[in-house]
Amino acid sequence: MDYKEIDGKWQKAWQDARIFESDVNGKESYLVTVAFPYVNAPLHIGHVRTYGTADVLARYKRMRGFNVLFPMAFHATGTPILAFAKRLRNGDTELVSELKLFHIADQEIAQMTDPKYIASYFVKEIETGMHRAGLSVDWRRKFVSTDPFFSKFVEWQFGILNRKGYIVKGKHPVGWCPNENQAVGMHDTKKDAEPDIEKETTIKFKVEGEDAYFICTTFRPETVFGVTNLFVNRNSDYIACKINGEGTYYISKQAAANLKYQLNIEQVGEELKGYELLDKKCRNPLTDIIIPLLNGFFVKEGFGTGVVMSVPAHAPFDYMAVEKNKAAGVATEIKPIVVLEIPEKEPLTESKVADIPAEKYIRMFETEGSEDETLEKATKQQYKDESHYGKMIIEGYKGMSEPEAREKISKELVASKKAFELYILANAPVKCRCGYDVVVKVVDDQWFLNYGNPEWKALAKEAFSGINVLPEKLRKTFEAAIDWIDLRAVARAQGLGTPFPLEKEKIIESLSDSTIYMSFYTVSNMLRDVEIEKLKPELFDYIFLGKGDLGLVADSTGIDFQVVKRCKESFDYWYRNMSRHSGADLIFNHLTMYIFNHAAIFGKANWPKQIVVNGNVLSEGEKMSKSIGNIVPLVDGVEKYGTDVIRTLVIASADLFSDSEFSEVSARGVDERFRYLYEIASKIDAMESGELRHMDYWMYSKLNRKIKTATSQVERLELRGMSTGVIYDSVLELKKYLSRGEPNGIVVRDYISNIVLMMSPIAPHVSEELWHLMGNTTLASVEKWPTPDESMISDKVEGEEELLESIIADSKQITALMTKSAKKAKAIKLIVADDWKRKMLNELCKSKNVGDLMGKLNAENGTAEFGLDASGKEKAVKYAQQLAKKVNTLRSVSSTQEDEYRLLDESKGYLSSMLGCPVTVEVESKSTSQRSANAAPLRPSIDILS
RNA sequence: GCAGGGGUGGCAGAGCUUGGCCAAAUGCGACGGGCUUAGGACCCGUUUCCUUUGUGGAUGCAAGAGUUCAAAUCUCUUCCCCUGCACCA
Repeated sequence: MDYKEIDGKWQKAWQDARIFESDVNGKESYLVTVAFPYVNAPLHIGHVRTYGTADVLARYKRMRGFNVLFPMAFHATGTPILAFAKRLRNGDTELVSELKLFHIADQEIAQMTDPKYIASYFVKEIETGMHRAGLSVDWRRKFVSTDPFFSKFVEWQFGILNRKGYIVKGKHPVGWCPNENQAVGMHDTKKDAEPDIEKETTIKFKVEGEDAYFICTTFRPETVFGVTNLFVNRNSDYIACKINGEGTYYISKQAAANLKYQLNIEQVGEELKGYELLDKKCRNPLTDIIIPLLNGFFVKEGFGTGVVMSVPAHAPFDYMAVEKNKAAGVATEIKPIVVLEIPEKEPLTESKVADIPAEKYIRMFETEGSEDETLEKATKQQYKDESHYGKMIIEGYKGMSEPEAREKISKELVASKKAFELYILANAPVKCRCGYDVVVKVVDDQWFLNYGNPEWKALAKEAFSGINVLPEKLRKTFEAAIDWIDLRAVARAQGLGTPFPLEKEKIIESLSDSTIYMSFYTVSNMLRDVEIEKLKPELFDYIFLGKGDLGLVADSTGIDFQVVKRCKESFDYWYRNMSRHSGADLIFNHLTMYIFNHAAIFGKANWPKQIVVNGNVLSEGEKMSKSIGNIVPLVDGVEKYGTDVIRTLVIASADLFSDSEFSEVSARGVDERFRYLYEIASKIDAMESGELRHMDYWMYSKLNRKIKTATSQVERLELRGMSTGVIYDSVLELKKYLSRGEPNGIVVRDYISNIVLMMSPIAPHVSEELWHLMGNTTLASVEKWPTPDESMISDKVEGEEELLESIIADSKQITALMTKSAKKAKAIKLIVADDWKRKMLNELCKSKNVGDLMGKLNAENGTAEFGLDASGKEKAVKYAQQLAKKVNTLRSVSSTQEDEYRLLDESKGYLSSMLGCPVTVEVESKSTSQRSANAAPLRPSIDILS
């Protein structure tokens, strides 16, 4: 079996037969869509997870008789391919080596300085990859999100959103590169660091004897009560400035440069060195205490305002800096002021300096490297503990938790104009790819989609209530996402895409332009050739919303009447029974926006029905990443291992939402099982067929049970469980069956045929090959999914097999014990329990009443009921006592002594061969063995003769 | 911090919704045996501890407590891990 050959063979067969090209017909429709790929890289095996999972559902539904449409398009809007082209223009070697990993030729790379070329190259590349992955896509409908005819559709969508009042304008902070003068997101920074923008309180400290203030940005405004001094960096440059035209404030020069993107800053007077500020005194705005300025060795001029309020009791850096000043004889009178305590810890007293919380934390981490590292760790731990357990001890806030106090004090300070709010880059410094430090800019003319609009939110919730989520446990996550999503910036200054209708110089942000594109698949093949200017809003109103009149719309747009009619029919037909697929990373953005936008635009009949979210793929136990270099390009994977081996591992080796794992070893495991099935399938013709015997019934029982469970599993896309049953367990069952004597050809054929059909959605190429190997001429991909024959599912037959297994296991344990004492088993006698035991067991199992039973047995002739004469009383009581011990766990038995005897007698040969010595069977009442009394129903006594 | 998801045997990973056939599927690894010139592949067996006629017992599913005749499974508490927190695809 050569994977490469069969992959190509069947992919061509499917294509020639056009079985994946779907149009409106009389059958029930089913539409499967996946988050379309972004065209800046070729596919790797990780992509097979999402696309393959969707493909499995598409293939399964097809086999269930649905008219299935699985379309695909490409995403090219936004900034990444622009950035890509730019990086290549700048000769970025890192990017070039990534591309080489995917075997992209040098002359191709050379042309990729043009964004258009990048898009067209990867569109082709990805489509080829998807073919090779065996995806059952209708390629006639493909489009690219930058196609003009798709832009028309997006414009129409935004017209509706605007009319509904869901688009608003406002202020917004963004990461900003002062050098390139543009917003920077994660993809624009070195090390892909997301600029972490936080809104923090900035507190004003009035300077004594001057009409001026120092301002300090702090994460912990509640500690303002513990401020003993301020810090500046004695070597940094400072300026006095007006902010937004008012007051006089001292901040560092660097801070002024950073903050000018969110405040209007105007320098007044000369520059000052930090040390020139050290003789100034300030007033704590809440306690009115006069505090000095000190040099802070750790103060970074570019962070916040370049001035830091010092809380030595609660900040290790502050504590250390105060100590250093004291050691130099400066401000020796400063005493840390504790503002919050962690209960259950020893109360702090002024006399014991070691009890200053910050000092304690420093001691805790003293041995961990450099001073900075110690302080870093101590700070982190102290903030964490105090925020978690800390209770305020300051009058007016006593007993409040830290977060509560922080919130309250910040609000009060801001309300009384003793502080204002400022955005800061919490994870500074973040470097733009150009090398400059990123700053926060507040843009005041930003357009937003207002997902916080209560009316829209309510609509989205209503839509969500009708959506089936797989896996079910993600429901709560979606509910949280719908509640959480608020304003979302929707227009960008640059990038590819559709111009924003309310401000044409801007571009619609690229996640916002692809929230309802799945509906476009229903008409994309018919609208592609229509002239762009004919694609007017009324056309889309008619097709997607049923507004207007067919004839009028055809007239006003100039589009052929039949085309408009077919578009509307197509949308109505396809856009009702559908499943949407993506990876987990899209829950909080794309999928949530998908719900909102459908709720806003479409009628209820066309709202989403199902959302499926899958996990990622690990390669050899690790996340695939460029830096580890463990990315397996899709083409390499299918060449080396075969498409279906990759598919099976990536799609079906883990639960839907867990990460699946690709590795050499597991690839071998799948390969072996495929080959085993192939081997057996190829021998079927040589097998004789005959009447059904015990093992044949067992096989049918297993098979039909498997069909039943696999069907319900694939409905919920529990593909791991499904593939374990269909691919792994079936091999074990076949081996067991074949080891038990001559196989029955008809049984093996039935068994494998059904297995092959059930494997088909996951491993379509191998299934197709096996299907034809067994003499079929149809395509397995469009065969009917098996239905279980309930009458063939037999607990009795399977139970009998389990009985044999347990006899073998028990006997082995016993013979093993005997071996220790140098005894050897010569023969094994199995003694089958009498029917009176079954009767007693079943009765007790039902009544659970030991007392009753004992009473009965002790009565005159009480044993007669169980078919025993008076002499049997003793053993009856003994057995009843045994049962009594575990009366609550008893299970009734349905087989009779005769059934059990027959089974064991028929299986003597098998048991003998498994146990390595002759096995005989007898019934309890006729047995002379001392152990005969131990016999219990479904638990024959095992007498090993040595 | 907030929100969501988790913690199972050497490892990976089922089981948990609906408590009892659960010392816990399956795979990998390890060990023993077979096959082989040898290795690989393949086949058989073992893989918590105790138990020398025995089909049993003990411990056990993050930790602790509870409910129950019965808990990996239900409840509570604690600890730990992962993911997301946006304007970015």
